[in-house]
Amino acid sequence: MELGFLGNETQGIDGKGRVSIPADFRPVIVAGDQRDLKGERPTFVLVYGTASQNHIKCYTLRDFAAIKARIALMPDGSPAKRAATALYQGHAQFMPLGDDGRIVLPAKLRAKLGIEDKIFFIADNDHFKMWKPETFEASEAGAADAYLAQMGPDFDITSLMPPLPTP
Amino acid sequence: MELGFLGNETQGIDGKGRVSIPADFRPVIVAGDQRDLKGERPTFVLVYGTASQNHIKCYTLRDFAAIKARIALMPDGSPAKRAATALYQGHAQFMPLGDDGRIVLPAKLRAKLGIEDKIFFIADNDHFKMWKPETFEASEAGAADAYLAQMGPDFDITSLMPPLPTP
DNA sequence: GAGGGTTCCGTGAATTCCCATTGAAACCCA
DNA sequence: TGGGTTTCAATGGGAATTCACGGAACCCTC
Repeated sequence: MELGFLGNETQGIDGKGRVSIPADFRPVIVAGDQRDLKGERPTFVLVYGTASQNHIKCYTLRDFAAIKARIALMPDGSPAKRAATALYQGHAQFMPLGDDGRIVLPAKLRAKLGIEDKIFFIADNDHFKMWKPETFEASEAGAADAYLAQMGPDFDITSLMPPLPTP
Repeated sequence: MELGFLGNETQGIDGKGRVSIPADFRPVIVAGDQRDLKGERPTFVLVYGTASQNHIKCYTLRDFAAIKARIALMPDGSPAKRAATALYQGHAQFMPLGDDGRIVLPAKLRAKLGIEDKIFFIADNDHFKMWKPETFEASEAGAADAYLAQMGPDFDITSLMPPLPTP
């Protein structure tokens, strides 16, 4: 059973753009790189997207391959396929994970997110995201909280989760 | 036949944040981790949620996987799915159970619940919850009791339970 | 040889691991 | 039923490891 990404963490960034990947995420990244790593470092994929994207999505190699395969199934020439390709292939890059658990976040990407010395990691579905902490607070943290607040204190979100089909 | 979580318990927390998981809950946690544990410790999941959540929900790996599968069935992009994902993936973490039946509750989570040296465990449906004892007393303990008191001493709640469909 | 990027090594703090102690509950046997 | 024994749960302390982070050395390019 694969455990996947779970949780969130804020990490520091030094002057060279070095960031420690949250320790809990590292084994998932390593397990998701199924090449024989002969001296090579385990690698994952940063999807930073086009200008309007205000965060970076990070996929293991395995899950990124699945995304590519799904894009391939989209109707050729459709605007959606073009956009998906632009996002996930044209505006993405490989990222090796250093022995000490750090990556170097290129200056271009730091500038894109407006990051100075802190970066926020949060698990999401089959990947995790990197945010400028303030951006996350403003756009995401508030949204979930507002939704829950609106539903009242006794609301249980599991009541909205469909039951699993009985096998 | 699985026995599941049952009962409640108050435990102490020491200076390092270590807490003994109620002995009755441990076998359920172990049984719910269906990986081959080669030296790994049995693990479960803490769902601590966003700021407004005042307790922590604890799922076995198996039941957590079921939750994830149910979230996956929710309509993509809906506010409910976003909230569910934020709660159950973005604000959760894996927790290994030590050989001596203890976990380390991170300082962040102790602070979130306002816990100092005691923590209250109580079984609930497919999981169990951890509360600051005073918070539980104030917000939960009274509610069930008030309902039952209001229904009178001769009320039998099983009368409100639908019969099982005949298979 | 200047600059940027990369690799290597060092350090303090926090976390994890391991062993020990206490106390209560369960068990056993007369 | 009583008393003694064994087991298990809860908790504590210190050693060893990991983590986050910083700086120096190295290398490649221009």
